[in-house]
Amino acid sequence: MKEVLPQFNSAVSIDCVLFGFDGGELKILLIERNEEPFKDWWALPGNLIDEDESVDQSASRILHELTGLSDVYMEQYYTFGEVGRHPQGRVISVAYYAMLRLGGDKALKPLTTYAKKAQWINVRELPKLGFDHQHIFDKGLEKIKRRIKHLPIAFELLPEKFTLTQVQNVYELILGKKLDKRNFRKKILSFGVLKELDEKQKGVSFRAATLYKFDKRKYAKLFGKEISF
Amino acid sequence: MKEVLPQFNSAVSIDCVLFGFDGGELKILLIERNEEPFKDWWALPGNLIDEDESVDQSASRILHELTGLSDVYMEQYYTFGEVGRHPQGRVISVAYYAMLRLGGDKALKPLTTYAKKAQWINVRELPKLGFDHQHIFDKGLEKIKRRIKHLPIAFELLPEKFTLTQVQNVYELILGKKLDKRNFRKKILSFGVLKELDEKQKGVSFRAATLYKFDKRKYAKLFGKEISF
DNA sequence: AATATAGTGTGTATTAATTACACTAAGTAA
DNA sequence: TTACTTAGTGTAATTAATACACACTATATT
Repeated sequence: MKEVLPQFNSAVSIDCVLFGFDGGELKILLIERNEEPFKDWWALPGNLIDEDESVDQSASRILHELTGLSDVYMEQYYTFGEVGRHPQGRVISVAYYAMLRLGGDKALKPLTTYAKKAQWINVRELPKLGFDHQHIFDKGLEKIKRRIKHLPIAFELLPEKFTLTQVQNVYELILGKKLDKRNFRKKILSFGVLKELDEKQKGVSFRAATLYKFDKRKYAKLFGKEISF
Repeated sequence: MKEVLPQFNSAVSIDCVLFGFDGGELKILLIERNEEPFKDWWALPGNLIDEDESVDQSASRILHELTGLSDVYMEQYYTFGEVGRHPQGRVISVAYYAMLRLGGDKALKPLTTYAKKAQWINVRELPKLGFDHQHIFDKGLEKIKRRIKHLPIAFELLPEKFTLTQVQNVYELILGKKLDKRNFRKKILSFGVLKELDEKQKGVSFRAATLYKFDKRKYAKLFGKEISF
């Protein structure tokens, strides 16, 4: 019986849908490519995996290279493996999404060498994307629409301290519809993972809202028992 | 600017969690390996993809080779990419599940050459599995627990004509808990995707139950509008 | 000081969905 | 005919989801 070593039969890459919220709009990070194929096109940030790292590690590394960020909640959601999806050869891509706070203290520092630039772009005004990246994005948005109803991923988009109105904005942007303020507040508070702070919003020219923060300890206690919208 | 073709950087395989229901037990198909590594161990059926097929096509092909079946509802659910998961090299595995009827007219004809045998095994009595296949199975079971609540995948496990008690058995086995008969029937019928037949169960030594079938036409109409438990 | 502005913050009634719960009916076998 | 086994059914109680409107408060403006 001969022993057959597994032969490499594909290139494997990671593509990331990085969601960001800047206080008003839901955005994703796109790069403008500087290489063929799809030179000068916009595309999702991504790269080939290294042979000595897991796909999760690879996703973290690539995110880090693209943004300078580490320790970000990041989740695999689908693997795209159509034969013709990369015009120059067989590339299977494992897609991840991440949720990032924008405009905070630490700015994002893309270290992309293969891109002319990286830019946060409103998800409602996406340009034409290279490869099958529109499809990858669509699937990603669909995923988080579901997941946001059960998991506390929305808070990843917000600054450490936030108002309930901000949380509602995030939900409305992701779900693509308006929600009733009273019902929303009732529900989001009923999950018991928000801690009301003894502190108010500042710098607004109207009544300042109470600030809250996401309480990881309480969430850990409820883990398993899922949040549900 | 040099143009870089994507280099192959991994072997990619498919692993399948094939669920089957024989009237009493929830089972999955396992093979007993006849090759190193994990010779003589049980493992999930799977194989390397071909370079000229999509991962979905690959999954269908592999399922066909293992069971002789085609046109089976099959869905990708996760990609496993730990570095050390295959002892002989870098193999990334895309996992799929499928739901099959067992014991029907057409028996399954595994055409596995790399396995000593293939066998349906009760999910509550799984042997020790090679590779990270226990983990792949666990994740798969978790997935279908969720999906069975929203999608009509459970009917794929049943014969064309079935009783409501059989449907309930399938749900109880997958969810791992007892359900109330009256509430279950109320709910499953309220989805409106079952058609009551003018026919009764046969060959039982007690009151025969009414047979139903899954109505694909009605389901198609409701498509998009999701079923929910 | 008065006023306009803009977002904050709250409660209740209605409806729908979920849960809990127990007996009778029908068929088969002895 | 009786005993046995599973099929089949309804209602009340609870909980969750929805719909809906106005008063409060901080600031900016005049």
